[in-house]
Amino acid sequence: MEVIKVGKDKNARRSSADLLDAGLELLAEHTVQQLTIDALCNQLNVTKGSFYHHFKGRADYLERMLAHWVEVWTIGSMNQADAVSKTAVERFDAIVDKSNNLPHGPETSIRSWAQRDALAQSYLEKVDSIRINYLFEIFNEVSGDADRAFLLARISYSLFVGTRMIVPAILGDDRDRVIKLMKEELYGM
Amino acid sequence: MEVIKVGKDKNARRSSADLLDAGLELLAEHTVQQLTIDALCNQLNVTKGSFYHHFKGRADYLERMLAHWVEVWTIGSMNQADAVSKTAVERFDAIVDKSNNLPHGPETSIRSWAQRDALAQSYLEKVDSIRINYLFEIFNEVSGDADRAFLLARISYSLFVGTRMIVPAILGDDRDRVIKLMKEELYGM
DNA sequence: TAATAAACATACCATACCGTATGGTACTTA
DNA sequence: TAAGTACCATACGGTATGGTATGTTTATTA
Repeated sequence: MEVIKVGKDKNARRSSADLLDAGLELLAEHTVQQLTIDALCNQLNVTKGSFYHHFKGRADYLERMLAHWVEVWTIGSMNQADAVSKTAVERFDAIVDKSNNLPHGPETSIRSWAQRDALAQSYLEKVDSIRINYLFEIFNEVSGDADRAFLLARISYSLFVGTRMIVPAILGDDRDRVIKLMKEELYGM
Repeated sequence: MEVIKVGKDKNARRSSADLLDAGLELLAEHTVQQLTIDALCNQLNVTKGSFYHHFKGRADYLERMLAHWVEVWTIGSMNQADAVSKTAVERFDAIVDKSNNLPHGPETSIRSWAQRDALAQSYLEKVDSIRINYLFEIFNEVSGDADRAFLLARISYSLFVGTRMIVPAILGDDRDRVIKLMKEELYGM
C-alpha cells in the first residue's frame, strides 16, 4: 500500500526549485540581506551541504531565484490572463483583482533590492516592462491613441506600485475608490 | 590673523550632526545595511572611538538619523514653500519643481528600509502624511470637495513615489508629460 | 598652570556569515 | 549486489561587523 505524499515530507530531499521557492517565501517578510544561506537552510531543515550541492554560492542562488521569480510570478501570470481574451475593461479588472489577491511581500523586497543592485534591477525591469506593455494593450484598445495609451499604462502602473510603497499603504476600500476614480475620469472606462 | 574656515577641516573635530549628515550622504547611494559604523567613520576619517563617543550604538544612531532627516528634509522644506503663499496651482508647481531638484537617494533608501522595519516606517509615515496633507490643501482649494481632495492628494503622491520606484524610473520629459496630463484631466489645473 | 571634560585612537573580543573540505547516506542502475 | 551518483551533515577557516576597554590628545576653565 502506497502513501500518497501531500506537501513536503520532513525528511524528503529537496530540489533546487524547493530552495528557490523557500527563498521567495522568506522575502515575503525579510530583506535580501536577511536571506542568508543559514536562514534558508533552517527554513527547509537542511544544512549548507545541501545548499552548496545545488548552487555555486550565494550570488548564483540569488540570480537563479530572480529568474525563477520572473517565470513563476509574472510571465505565467500574464499569459493566463491573456488566454481568456475578453474586452479591455474586463482584462483591466482582472489585473486589478489579481493584484489584490497576490502576495506582495517578495515583490516589495525585490523592488527595494533593485533600487541599489544592478542584477535585481535588470530582472525587475523585465517584469515592469511586461506589465506596462500589458496595460498598454488595454489602454490602446480603449483610446486608439498609442501615445496616450503608453502614458496611461505607465501612470496606472506607477500608481499601483506607489500606493503600496507609501506609509501607510493604500488598501481595501481606499484602493477601490482610487481605481474607480481613475477609471472614470482618466482611463475612460 | 584668523583663517575663515569654509567647509570641514580635515583634522577638525566632528559634532554628532556631522555624523548624521554623513550617514544621509551614504544613503544616497547605499542601503541601510551598508551603512556600517566603519563605513561611516571612513567617510569622515575618524575611528569608532569617535562614533561611540557621540552615540550609544548603531540603533541609537539610526533613530537619531531618521529624526534628523525628517527635520532637515521635510518639515523645513514644507514651511519654506508655504511661506510664499501663492495660488494652489503655483504651490503645486513649486512642489513638482522641488521634487525634481532635490536628491532622491536618501529617501529611496529610507523608503526601502521602511518596508521591513517598524522604526523607519514610523518616521516615513510622518513625512508622507505631511506631504499628503500639503497636497490636500492644494486640491481642496481647487475643487472645494474635501473627500475628492484627499483622494487626489493620495493619488498624486503615490504617483510621485511610484514613478521613481519602477524600473526604469520615469524622469525628465516623460515625467513632465505625466504631470501635464494629470493636471489637465484629473487635478483640474 | 593645573584640573577637568570632551573628543578621539587603538587594540581587542564575540558573533554572524560565506565558503570549503570531507565524509556519510540513500537511491539508481548495470 | 556492487558500483556509481545524487544528496546531505558536520566541522572548520576567513572575514566583516557591532561593541568594549583603555589610553591619548585637545579644549575649557578655575
